[in-house]
Amino acid sequence: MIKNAIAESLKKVIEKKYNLPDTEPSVTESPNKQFGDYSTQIAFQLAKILKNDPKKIASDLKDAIEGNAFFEKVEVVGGYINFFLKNEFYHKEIERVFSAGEEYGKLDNVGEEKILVEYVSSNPTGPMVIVNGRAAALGDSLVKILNWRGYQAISEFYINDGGNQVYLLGISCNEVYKKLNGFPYEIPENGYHGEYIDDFVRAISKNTDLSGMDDKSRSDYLGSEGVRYFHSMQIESLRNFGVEFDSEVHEKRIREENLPEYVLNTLKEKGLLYENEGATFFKSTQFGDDKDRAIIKKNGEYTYLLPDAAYHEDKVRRNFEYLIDIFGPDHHGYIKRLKAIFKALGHDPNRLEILIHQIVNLVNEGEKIKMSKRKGQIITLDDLIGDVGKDPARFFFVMRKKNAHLDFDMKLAKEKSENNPVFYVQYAHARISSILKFADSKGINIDNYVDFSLLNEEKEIELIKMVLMFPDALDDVIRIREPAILPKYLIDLASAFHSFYNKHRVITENIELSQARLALVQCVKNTIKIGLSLIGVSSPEQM
RNA sequence: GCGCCCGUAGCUCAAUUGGAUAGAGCAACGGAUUUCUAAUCCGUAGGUUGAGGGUUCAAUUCCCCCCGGGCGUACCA
Repeated sequence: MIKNAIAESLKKVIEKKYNLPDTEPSVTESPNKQFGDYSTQIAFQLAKILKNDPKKIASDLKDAIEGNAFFEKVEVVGGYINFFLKNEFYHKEIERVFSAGEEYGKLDNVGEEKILVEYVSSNPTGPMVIVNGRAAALGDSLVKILNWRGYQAISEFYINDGGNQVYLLGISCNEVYKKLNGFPYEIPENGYHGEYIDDFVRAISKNTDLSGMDDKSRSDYLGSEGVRYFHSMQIESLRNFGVEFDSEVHEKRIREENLPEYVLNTLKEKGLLYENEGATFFKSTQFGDDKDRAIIKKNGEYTYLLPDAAYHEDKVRRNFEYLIDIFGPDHHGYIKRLKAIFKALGHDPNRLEILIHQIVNLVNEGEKIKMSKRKGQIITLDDLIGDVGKDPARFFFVMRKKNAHLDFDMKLAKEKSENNPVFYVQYAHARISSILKFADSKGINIDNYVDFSLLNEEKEIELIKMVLMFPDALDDVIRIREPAILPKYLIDLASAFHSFYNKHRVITENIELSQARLALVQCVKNTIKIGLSLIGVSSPEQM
C-alpha cells in the first residue's frame, strides 16, 4: 500500500508535467538501504517516450514530488529515483494496522466480477493422492486470498460421475467381488486395480447382499455406489486437510440438462464438426490447437472433452465472469483444446485461465520415494497428513512456485526445529503470545493510548516495514497467481521479528516504550495469524 | 519427432515477471543466553545464473540454437 501511494503521486506528477495520463509507474522496494526505502525506474521508460535523458527526467520528477510530507528525502541516482521515508510515516501506518487488528489487509468489494476457481476435481474412483494435495492447497489458498482482498471468488469441485470411468469402476469392482468370493475373475487392463477397490467391495458387501445380482446389475450398482463412496472419501480427506469447497458440480447433472447436446448443436451450426471413421471431430485447429479432437467416439460415447466443455458452458451460465481452472501436470496438453472449444462456443478465451502446477516427489533422507499406481504402491493424502501433520503439509505444498517440481522432504516436514519453516513461523507467533502473557502479568496493557512515535530503532523500523508489506504480498499472489509468495513473506516477517526480539526487550521499566513495542509485536502476531490462515495453517499460542 | 515446464552457491530454493552490487535457509566455520520461549539471533565463507549467440540504456528474466532433466503427445480422464 506504500508502493501504491508513491506510485499514485508519481502518476499525478507525470500526468501534469508531461501530459501522459496512462503511465503506470512501478514502485519497488529498494534492493539496498543506500538506495532508500522505495525506488522507481520510471524515468527510463519515460526517456524512450520523451526522447530525453533519463537522469534529467528523474531529477525533474524529483523536484515535483519532493514536497510530500512523508519523504525524508528523495534522491536521483543514475536514472533511478529513490525515496527515503520519514519514521513518522511508518508510525502512522503501523497505527492503522494496529487498529485493524485481525482484519488487517482485508478489503471489501474491489470488484463486482464473480470468479470461479475449480481445482482438484479428481475422478471419484479412488482415494486422494499426494499431487491432489498440492492442487488443493494451491486452490484453497488462492481463493482465500482473493476473498480477503475483496474479490468475489468461489471454489468448486467437479465430479466426473457420468462417463465411462463409472462403468469401468463398476466392472472392476464386480471382478474384485468375484475374486473375494473365490470365483474366476479378470480385471480389465484399463480398469482400476488398487487395493482400495478391494476395501470398498468388502465394505459394501457387509451391508448389501450382492450375491443375488447378475453381473450387469452388480456392476451398475457397484459403479454408482463406488462413485459415491470414493467421492465422500475424497471430500473427507480434503476436509482433514482444511480444504472445503463452496460448490460441487456433478457431470451427471450436466448430462441430464443436455448441455453436451447444446455444445454439439452449437458447434454443428457453426460448421465446426466433421465425421471421421465413425467418430465425430471438433475442428479445434481453427482455434489454435495442434490437431482436431474427437468429441464423440466410434461407439457413440462422448470423450472427456465434450461434457467438460458443457461444464464450462454451465459455469458461464451461472454468471461467473472469470474462470480459473487449476490442473495437474498431466493435463497440460489439454489446455489448448479446452480453450479452443470455449472460444468456439462464443466465449472470450481471456475469461478462462488455466493454471498448471507441477509434480510432487516425496523425499525421505535424501531418497525419492517411488510410487506406482499399478503395483498398488500409492501413498495417499491421508497417509501424508497422518505422517507429517496438516500444517507442514499445507505449508510445503504452497511454499514452492507452482511451476517448479516440488521435492517434499518428509523428514524435514516432521522436524520440530529451526530448519522447518513452518515451525519457524509458528514459533514467532507463539513467542509473541508468550510476551503478551508476560506483559499482562506485569499489568501492562495496550487497550488505550499507544505512542508509536517511540519506535525509532533500526530493528523496529525494519519490523514495521515488513508488517506493512503484507497487503503487497497478497496482491502479488493475486497478480501473478502465485500463492508461494505468501509463505515466503511469512518466513521473512518471522525472521524480522526474531531479529528484533534478540536485539530489544519488549517489556522494560519504560512503560510507554513497552506499550509501543507490545503493540508492534501484536501487529506482527495478527499478521502471522492471518497469513497462516490464508494458507490453511494454524497459529498455536504456545509450542 | 512435436508441445509444455524446469536448469541459479555442495544441497533446497529466492530474485518484486526487464532494473541498481544475483539473495535466503541447510550443511561448514566462529560467536551470542543471570533476560518476555536458544524451536532464536549475529558473523565468516561459498557464483562464468547449463553452453553459445541475439534484442535492450539495462537480461537469471525476452528471442534463437544447442546440452541435460521432467511431463505430455488417445476415439483415457
